Amino acid sequence: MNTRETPGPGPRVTMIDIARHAGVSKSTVSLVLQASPLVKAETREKVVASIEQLGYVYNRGAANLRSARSNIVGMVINDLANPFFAELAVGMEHVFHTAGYIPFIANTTENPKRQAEVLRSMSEHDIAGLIICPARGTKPADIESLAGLSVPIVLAMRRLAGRKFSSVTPDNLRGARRATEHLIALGHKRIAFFGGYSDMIAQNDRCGGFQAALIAAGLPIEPDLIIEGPPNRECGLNAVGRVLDRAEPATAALCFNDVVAFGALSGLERRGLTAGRDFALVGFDDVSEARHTNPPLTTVHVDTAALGERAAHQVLRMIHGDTRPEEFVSDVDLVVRASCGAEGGRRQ
Amino acid sequence: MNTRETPGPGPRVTMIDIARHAGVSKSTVSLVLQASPLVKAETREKVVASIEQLGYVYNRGAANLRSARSNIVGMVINDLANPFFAELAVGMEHVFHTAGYIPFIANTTENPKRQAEVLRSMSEHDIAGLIICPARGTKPADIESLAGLSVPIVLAMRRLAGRKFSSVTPDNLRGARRATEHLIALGHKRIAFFGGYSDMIAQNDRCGGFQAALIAAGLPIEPDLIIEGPPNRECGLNAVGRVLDRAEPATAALCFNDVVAFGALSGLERRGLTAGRDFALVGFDDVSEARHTNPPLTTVHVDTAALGERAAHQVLRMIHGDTRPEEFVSDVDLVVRASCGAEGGRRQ
DNA sequence: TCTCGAATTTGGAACGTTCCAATTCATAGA
DNA sequence: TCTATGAATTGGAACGTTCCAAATTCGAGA
Repeated sequence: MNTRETPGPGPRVTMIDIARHAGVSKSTVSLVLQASPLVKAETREKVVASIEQLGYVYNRGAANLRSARSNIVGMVINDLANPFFAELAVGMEHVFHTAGYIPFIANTTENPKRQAEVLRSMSEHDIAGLIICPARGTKPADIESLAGLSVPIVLAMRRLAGRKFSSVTPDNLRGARRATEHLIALGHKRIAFFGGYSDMIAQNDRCGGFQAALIAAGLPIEPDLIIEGPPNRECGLNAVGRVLDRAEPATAALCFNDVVAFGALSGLERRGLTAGRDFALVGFDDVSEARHTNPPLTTVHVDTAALGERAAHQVLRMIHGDTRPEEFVSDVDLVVRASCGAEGGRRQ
Repeated sequence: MNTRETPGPGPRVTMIDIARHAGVSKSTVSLVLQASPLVKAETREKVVASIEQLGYVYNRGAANLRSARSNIVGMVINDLANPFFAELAVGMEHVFHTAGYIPFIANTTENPKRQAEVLRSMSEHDIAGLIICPARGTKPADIESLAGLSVPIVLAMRRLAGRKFSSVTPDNLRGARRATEHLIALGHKRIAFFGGYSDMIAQNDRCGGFQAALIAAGLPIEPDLIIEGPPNRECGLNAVGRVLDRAEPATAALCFNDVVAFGALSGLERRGLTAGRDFALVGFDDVSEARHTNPPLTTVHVDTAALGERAAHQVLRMIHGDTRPEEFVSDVDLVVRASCGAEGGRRQ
């Protein structure tokens, strides 16, 4: 009687088994699974009952073979341990989910080889669309191959020189410029930039905004105050030492992102210094932890969730046939907290 | 001459096309793709060249149809926005990656319906194994169905009553007990517990450890000092008010996890209070942000990456045929920082 | 040159679905 | 009762791979 919960790895239950069990043809079962209005309600119920009873699982591989229309979208993230990207991913997921797509996330940990494997695996699995935050060193060609397969692709956070891809990015240049202007207004003359590599476009933009502000204020650009490094805690931690142990120590720094700033916070602490009093520190991203650091971090606010949602909407638009690339740049905002030494927490 | 970079969505390139192009049979192409030692080097090269030239992508769906052996493993996470789970995921990924598996992550945001969809999608795609941090309210049966399919499953962080699944968890009970003992030793008598729901096993364990310590010290258990709620910032923020606005306010709290503690930190701040001076606060997990909060958070240290790695190794073991379930409980450690009011940062 | 075994290669039958054209079934109107 | 029409259902041919048994090629010894 109770055939359910068939245990063990017995041979896979197929549509044909269902058909036999329900006394219909495999075609009918297929129609039921596609919620076709063609089947009579009564028949549908019989079939559904059999499916339930035999514990059938749909084989999407086989289905895609005949008619490729997948409902999974890929999200390839370069650093999931960075809360910023986690927040970004959550924004994307929300949109995909309500649109009926299942997002699968893969983490590349900033490793192009791993990224290549992940992309390969995703394309082998016939994804409907892709959002990617490219790992450092990604070349347009690495992604091109997927695009050639006519998979809709949107770049998030990092654009790629060359071919026109759709992308969403915060206004890195403007954000960095504003942050730097703020530090200058507070009287700082030797301001450092921590983190990122000059071969990353995002770093170029942020560091570019930084330099633009210095130039506009008539301050010199001192190359050894620009400390390159991976965008992680470690980097910020080390950078502090570099700019403090020189003849003319820096008095402030703009960080490539909040995570670097967190590292810098540790670096200062380790030397017995306090951000905001002994050194002005500004981050970028405004991840949710930023307001809880010690001291709270002044940073460039990015509307992360909205950015993720925008990227997801772009992919959906492309999936639905509108393939024009769109480069979206979202506005940003400086949030002044204690780490830069400006008292008060007003938001400008 | 240059057939590469074939643009446009033209019909899919298949093994048969490669075979024709290279002047061999499809079987040979198949052998090449499986890196079989049977094919002559020379032939292999011809085939590889054709693959390269025509821009072929392997169709894993079709392959799985004939012989199911997938190289993707699923990781189903209940809250990716919680840095703890992000760190956990990173640990798992590392192991899978070096073992040649591609991990795909899905986020359920603690929503059982979404979890069901994700699990369904993953099983439809023929995963080789699965690690899941079950969403609140998950019933063994929800996962059972997958297990019936003989997919190796490991539960992470949250066990499930009933059937014997493999699992990895930190020693929640002991950790919570130690943390509570520490607060008691500092002289606190009215200690609250923030966050989690009593229908979550992890909460039972942590809250159980908390209560055990109270009882051992001869302190009463006051039900309205146990504030249930989702394990997020919001919850911690609100909980502070609840335990402070009563006739006999609590003077300390153990939080279900660090994220709840971060919220509690905000809650205190909002009332002009400082953790460590006006109220003792302890978290659980020791996410990497915990040392940077204001003040730094005393918390129960969990070796997150190791836990993730352990889970991944268990899945691999099961994939390789050893299906005995194993329940692994990892040791934990109290890390004393400033938020609990014990001066100094010694680690006990 | 012939023979034999080992080394390579190959055609065709699966695998579990979807799609199409065609069939069967019911119902209403004549 | 018969027919026409629309509603439901159905068989078989794909889809792109792997596996198997069988076929072919190669090289060395007789």
